[in-house]
Order: sequence, then structure tokens, then C-alpha cells
Amino acid sequence: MDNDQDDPAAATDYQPLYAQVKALITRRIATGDWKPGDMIPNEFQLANEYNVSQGTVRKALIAIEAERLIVRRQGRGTYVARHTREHALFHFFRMVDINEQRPVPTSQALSQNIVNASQELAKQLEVEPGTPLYHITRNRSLKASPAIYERIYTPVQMMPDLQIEIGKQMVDEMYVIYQERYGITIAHASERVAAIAASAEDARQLKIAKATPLLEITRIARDVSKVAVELRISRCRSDEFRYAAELN
Amino acid sequence: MDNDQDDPAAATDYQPLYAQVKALITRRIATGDWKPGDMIPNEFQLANEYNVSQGTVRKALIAIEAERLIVRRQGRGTYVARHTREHALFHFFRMVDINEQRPVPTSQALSQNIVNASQELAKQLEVEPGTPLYHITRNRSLKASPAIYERIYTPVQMMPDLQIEIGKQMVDEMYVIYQERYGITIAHASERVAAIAASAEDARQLKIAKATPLLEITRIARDVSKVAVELRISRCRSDEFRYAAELN
DNA sequence: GAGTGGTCTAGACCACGGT
DNA sequence: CCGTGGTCTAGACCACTCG
Repeated sequence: MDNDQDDPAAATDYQPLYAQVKALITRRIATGDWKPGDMIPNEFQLANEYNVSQGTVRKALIAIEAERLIVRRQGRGTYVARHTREHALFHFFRMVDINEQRPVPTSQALSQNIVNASQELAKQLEVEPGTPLYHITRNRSLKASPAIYERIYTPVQMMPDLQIEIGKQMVDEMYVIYQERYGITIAHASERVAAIAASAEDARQLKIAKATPLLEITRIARDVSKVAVELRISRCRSDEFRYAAELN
Repeated sequence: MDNDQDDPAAATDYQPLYAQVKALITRRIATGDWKPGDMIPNEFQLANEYNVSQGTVRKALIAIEAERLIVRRQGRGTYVARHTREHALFHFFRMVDINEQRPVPTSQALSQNIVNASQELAKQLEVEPGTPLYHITRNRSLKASPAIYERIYTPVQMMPDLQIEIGKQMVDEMYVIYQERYGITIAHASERVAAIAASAEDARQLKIAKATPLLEITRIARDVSKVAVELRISRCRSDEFRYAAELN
């Protein structure tokens, strides 16, 4: 009682109670114990389960909500966040047109095959070189004209039997598929934007002149546990569209 | 009881106590009542002043801290945030090199004059067309080679007698100057990134071939009250550098 | 009306930073 | 040692949603 430091780890491992509760709840969501769309127990039930006060649970829940893992609604309850198409687009699709409107993209898959991870791909996706990866290419149109040519890589092991219909409009965003089919929630992404000259392939796909300047957006998407799930390289027309970022 | 909507204002004007306290404290910072670097009264003093409990003040302070307007330090006190060069760069300079290192830019002003806002500039800076603006051009080097050519516009009225030394290394970031000389704290910025082909001017400034693809970053920077303070158009080499964004 | 999250208060104790 | 912010608890009351 008078000395909690007899465990030397305590000094470095110390986490406030609410942070511990937050970690416990987060784990139950990450493991699929509570699934997207589920309502989780109320604050008093959780407080009782973890033997803390309701205020401590509340602080944990507010922190989890800030990470968009849960949605809390007064009078209703607390729910595990679900990736809707709107949500996926709102959080992860950053292109705006020159009038500051957010266009809604339509997507059409062009090809799907399996490749073994090169050194470069392996490094980015944090897997061993040679790991089998799906390689999907697709076209995305903004305002009814082709604007983005995209290559997507994701480990086969994470998404057994992933099948994308080729040549048809995709109904769901990839992240909705990951969540609904495999229980993988994309929670974070890191993007790097470069300016490049359109290759012959880009020019053909986007119906533009070769060497037109394009935005190349390289994105690593990670799940709730920060595990890399997808590498996506998007080449975007930049004549009518811009990549948008807000710094706060 | 059955109808709280008889006063239409009540529905829209209602703010929780902590939000009102937050607004009051924020205003005192925005007006310069408390200046960057100042220590503000402790939670109990504020609670007493505003006739609320210390817990309510705390919630307001946590919210203000989340907006990076204040810094709270255990055992020390709560301080109004100050723009250091490190802070300005960390929050507003988003370029990384191809090895994911953040290069530290050096800047050299090329010119400073006054222009009257065109329709386009006026719209972006939210001022009347014709409003006098400073127009500053500068070169920025990353890792000792010229990498960014930048045009900066800011209303003369906001920064009377702004003088930038031409042709010399700039010691301070622009945002440090705005804060220290004029008490204007840049708190938000909105960026739009495009890919463009280098103009003859860009090519000369950046010592690259004409028509090389460049990143063009257009930024509107705003103060604590969301008033537009600066428009900045940066053209960046994209061969060794990338624009970085994290989506959470 | 019952149940949920949201706000607010009050007070205890801890951890940190300086005197 | 004192004063600061940080954590935690306990309980009251409010606002929203739904049956």
C-alpha cells in the first residue's frame, strides 16, 4: 500500500487508470469482441466491470471517441463505429475540385492478381519480402471523367479469398469491404504526395497527354492496432482537382 | 415543460458552462489581454472569477489546450502558447525527404513590395478587391539546395511597417514575426496541393529544367479568431521531397 | 417513464517543479 | 515545503431517445 514501486516496471509502465480502461476497451473492439455497429455496455456497467468510477470510464470513452473508434449518442448509448461509404470518403478521400467542392468518386476495378512483395513493397507494408500481396488496379472518376489511376497492395493472408469484380462499378469503398468482410477497421493512414509526369500508362488510363503533371499520393493505411493493411498509390489529375489538408 | 422551443434563441444559443468559460478565456487570449508566454491564473482563481467549479474550468482549459492555444504543465502552471521557430515548422511545414526525414528549411527573401488585391487574391484572403497587400517572394533551401520558391501575400493594414531584409538568411519564420511584432498568432491553415509544370521563373529560381513537375501548395493561414492573415503559394521540388499528411 | 449519455460540482489525493 | 496541474471518486441534475 505504502509502496507500489516494489515492481520496478511500475515506474515506466505507469498509466493512469482511465488510460488502462481505455486500453482494455480498445482491445475488446480490436479483437472483435465488440463489433462495428454493436452497442457497448453503459458507463455504469463498464465502471462496475473494471472496478473504477463512472467518471473514469467516461474519460476513457471520450478518449476513444476522439480516435473515432466509438460513437456516443446522448439518450441512445455508445456504439462501435462502423465504416460507412460516407465515413470512408469523408475521412480518407482528400481531393477537392477548384471550387472547393468534394466530388464523390466512382470506382472501376481494372485488374486483380497476386504478386510477391518486392523489397520496396515489403518495407512499406512492413512484411517480409516475398510475402504474397493482392495487386489491384482501378480507375476512379470524379464528376464523370477519369481522374485517378490507382494501384492497391494488401497482404493476401489478411484478406483470404478477396475477390473484386473487374470492369464493373464498385459499390463499396475498399475500407468498407475490409471491415465488413474481414473485420479489419482502417483507423489511420499516412500519405506522401509528390508531383510526377504522367507515364504512358497514366496517360492512357486518364486520357491525358503523356508527361502532364500529376499528383502521386502514396498511402499506407493501418488498422486500429496500427498494423499496416494496405499500400495505395494514386495518380490524380491536378488540372481540376487539388489535394486538401487542414493544419490545426 | 412540454415545449422548450417557445424561445427560438434558446435552442441555438445554448452552450454548456465549460464552453462559455472556454470562449471567455479564448477571447482574453485573442485580444492580447493575456499574451504569448504569459502564465494565466490557476484553475481555482479562474473558477472563482467566473463563479464555476474548478472542474468546469479544467474542462475548458483542456479544450483550449487541444487547440494549442495554451500549454499546461503540471507543477508549473498554464501558459499562453508561444510560436517558437520549432513550433511553427513542426506544425506548418509538411515536407519530408524520401527517407522520411524532416529537413529544416533556410529562407532568403528575394523581394518585398505592395500590390493591390486582385479579385482572386481578395477572394482568398477575404478582403475587398484593391486592398493593399504585401507581396514577398523568397527562396527556401532544404539540405542546402534551393527547393521551394514562395510567394506570400498579407494585408498591409494588419502588419504596418513590415520590413523583411532582402537577400539575407531569415532568422525567424514568418509566423514568429507575425506573433512577436504584431501579436497575431497563426492558429489554423488550410492547404491545397496541385501538381504543375515549372514555369521559366520557377526553373530559374530552383535551378531545374523548365516544365519539371512541381508541387504547388496554396495555403491560407488564419489567426485564433479564424481571420485570414496570409496567402502563401509555394512551389516545391518533388524529386527528393514529399508533402506529408496523416489522416486519423 | 425509464434509461442513456452530458454537465456540473465538490473534495481527496498524487506527481511534478521550484523554493 | 508549497503551489501547480493530474487523477479519481461520488453524486446531483439535465437533455435526449425510445417505447
